[in-house]
Amino acid sequence: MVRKSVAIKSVPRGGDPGRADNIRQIIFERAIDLFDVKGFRGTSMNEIAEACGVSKPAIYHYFRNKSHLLEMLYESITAEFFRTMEKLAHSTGDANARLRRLIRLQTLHNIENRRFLTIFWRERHEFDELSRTALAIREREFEAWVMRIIEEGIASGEFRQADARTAAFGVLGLLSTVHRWAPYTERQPNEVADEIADLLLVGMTEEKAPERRVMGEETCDFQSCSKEKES
Amino acid sequence: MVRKSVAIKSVPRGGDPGRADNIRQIIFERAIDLFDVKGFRGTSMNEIAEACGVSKPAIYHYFRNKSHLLEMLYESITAEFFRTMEKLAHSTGDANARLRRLIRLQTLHNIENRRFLTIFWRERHEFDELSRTALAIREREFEAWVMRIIEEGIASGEFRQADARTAAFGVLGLLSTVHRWAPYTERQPNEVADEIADLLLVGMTEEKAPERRVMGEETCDFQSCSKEKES
DNA sequence: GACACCTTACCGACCGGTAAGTAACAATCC
DNA sequence: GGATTGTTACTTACCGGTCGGTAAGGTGTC
Repeated sequence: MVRKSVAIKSVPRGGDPGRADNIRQIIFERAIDLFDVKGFRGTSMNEIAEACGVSKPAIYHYFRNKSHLLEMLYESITAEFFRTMEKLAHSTGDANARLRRLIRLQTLHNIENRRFLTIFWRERHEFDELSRTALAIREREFEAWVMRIIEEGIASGEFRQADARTAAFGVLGLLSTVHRWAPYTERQPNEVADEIADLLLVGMTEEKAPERRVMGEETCDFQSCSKEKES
Repeated sequence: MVRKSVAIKSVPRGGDPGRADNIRQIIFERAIDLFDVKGFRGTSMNEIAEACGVSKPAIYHYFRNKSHLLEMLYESITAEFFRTMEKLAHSTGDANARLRRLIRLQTLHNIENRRFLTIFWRERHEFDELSRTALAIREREFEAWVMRIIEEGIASGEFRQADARTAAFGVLGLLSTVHRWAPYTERQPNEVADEIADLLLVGMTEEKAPERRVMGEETCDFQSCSKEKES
């Protein structure tokens, strides 16, 4: 019951236009902080209210319901995503250049929005049906796009022979984890982006077939592994 | 109140030793299925009970509490993890060979246990303090290990010059997403493992410095991105 | 007085978990 | 071999607590 921190000054009311948006933003940020630590379900509206220094119904003045907070996060992320897509859409050049641009942009985008993305990836299943479907469609499109670039690169001889789908999944998979470990690098975002781009692009550019059978025994070892594990 | 499916036959009781373990396993699997779709917090004990065709207290006969179900998943995964580590520990050869072995094993492991891993990555924060700490320590060790292999490879000239930490994070990051997209590949686990290993290892092996500045305008473009976004 | 902004007080639903009792069978006793 | 006892494996009924959300009203500004 004891208000620990009075974060939102309730003094200047009507006079300040834009104040409402400001408070909305503050509540949203505090909610995100809590979701980050305790998860969406694990955070109660009371906790959010307490963190903001207001009563619970005050939050309902700014948000329809609890999910509304998550929707705002969703919109915030997809807006960013579209901005990134926009930049990429105007990308020209060979497959290598386009893919590098994509990897760099995504890396930077993921570092910048890492607080949101942690929650986004964890709480995806909490989105409503509509958002989830829209999300899935957009993701399939994005995957297909990346795959197409890789296929073009292979066709033009820029990239070595490889399974384009697996490569695309690999690239996007790696990129989707950047937000997790980026805080633990002392490197600047730009450097990280370059390192990642190098890692992935060089991995596809190399001409000579990779030496797979370096270790002899292994290839057999795993035949069983993919079907059933032995004790 | 209507039992939809009577999954657990309650007829043969005392006579069958090992039956209890069997039922435990069944309850666990159903719980996992529900956690997968609705999340840990989003799944109630009643729902699990209903899915098993038993009453809620029946579950408490086999599990201490709800978290116990998560603990079982945690143990199941870490047991697998240790088995993989065991195999890797005996690995010999140059950095390239050892890293390939690691990537292959992890990929196969992640494909095999993908149902568990989805939940594992999502519900990590639901583990108790002790498990979380233990997990964090083990992960830091694993990261350090991978980084060391990469550093060795760079020192010996097998790998090109690169930031070993970023590379390690990248490798492990990519591997940790395999479970997510593996179901959407028509390739066999072994093939996927090879593709991923090729992608990552070739990306580190290439001798010549990667051509970073292909796109001119971009490098400046991102300076602002890492600090603050412009409208 | 209309409105924005916020409060206290409260609601029904549902949660994880438990108390108490019971059916089924095994082992033991006579 | 029939009654007794103990154990396992559940059941119904219920508990305290918390959840998301709301009703109703107060207060300051225009």
